[in-house]
Amino acid sequence: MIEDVVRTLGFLCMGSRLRRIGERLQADTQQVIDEAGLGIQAGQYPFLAAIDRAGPLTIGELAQAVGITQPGATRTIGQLLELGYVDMQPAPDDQRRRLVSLTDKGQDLVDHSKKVIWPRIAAAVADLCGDLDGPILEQLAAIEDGLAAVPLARRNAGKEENS
Amino acid sequence: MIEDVVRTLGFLCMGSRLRRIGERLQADTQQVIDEAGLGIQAGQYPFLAAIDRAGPLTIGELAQAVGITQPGATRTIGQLLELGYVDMQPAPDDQRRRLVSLTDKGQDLVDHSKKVIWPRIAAAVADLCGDLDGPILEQLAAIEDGLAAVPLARRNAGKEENS
DNA sequence: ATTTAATCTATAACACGTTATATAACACCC
DNA sequence: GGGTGTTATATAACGTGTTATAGATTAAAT
Repeated sequence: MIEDVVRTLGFLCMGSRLRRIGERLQADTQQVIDEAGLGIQAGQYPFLAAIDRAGPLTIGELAQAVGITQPGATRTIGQLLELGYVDMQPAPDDQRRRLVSLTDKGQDLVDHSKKVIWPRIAAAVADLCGDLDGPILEQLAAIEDGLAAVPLARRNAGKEENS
Repeated sequence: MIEDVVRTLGFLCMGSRLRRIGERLQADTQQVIDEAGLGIQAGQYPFLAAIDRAGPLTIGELAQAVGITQPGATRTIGQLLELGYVDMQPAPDDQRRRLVSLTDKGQDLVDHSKKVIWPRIAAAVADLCGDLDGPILEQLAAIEDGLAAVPLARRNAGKEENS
């Protein structure tokens, strides 16, 4: 039996570990989506949800809403365009900005997902995480906020102020 | 101000969120490594640490130890070979297996990292996460174990046993 | 002993994130 | 009003994970 070093090393490999768990979770989520016969990738959902919640958004706003960089948003929106779930047109007042909106097909997908798929996924993840001592979502929020406030490289934990 | 949908959607986007935080953490960790003048990627460390802890390991064992797939391990070991931190030779009893061991240079890097870099990173991450209510590392372990025991797709949270 | 199946590593093709940079449109200033 | 800087999106190149599959070696079976 080989030791799981990432787990053993604890805080040292926290980044690798979070990513690894996230990838696993997302792969499992994808399986739920596939079993439901939806033709969409798990990573595309947040984009649709963002537009559903806030109305048409630009590429830049979508990137911000989903928390990735602009080129990543451009690519994913390109896929959703191909799939016919969203539509894109230049903003009337500023030709640089492209407003991305849901098509009827996209809205249908969102509506259906909200009823059938999303609750199921959220319930399954809650079932997985919900009973843990600390409310994990708040802890993640605290970590994100903490990183934004003071990046890791500036945290010396009061140990060595490197002379 | 654009809403962070991944955060807003909570458990539904837990996978995306963990991955996102992990990527951020690892990028910050990389910065610490770079500032120390080490010529290595954060993601390569677990491989060196695994060999340091357990002695020479095969590609498959390394993949298992680090928690990624075998092709990923093959690639990373290829990089570490190029960098001269590890050595690889066929196992004497089984020509299919390749035993990966630390070179002197690799051992030096590990020894130095153990003294200087790893404690600093671990302390910084602990500073970031340590004060949270629940011990986050144990919660992550519980999530990993939970996923391994019952995959997400089989967790219906007792709601609908799909007739 | 030769064929067949299983195991281990390597390679190819892809997914999806990143950084760096090019291009187009707007905003400002002289 | 034409140059200059800024902003928004697109594209290129790369990093690192994945799945699928090929190749080589070992183990098993007839």
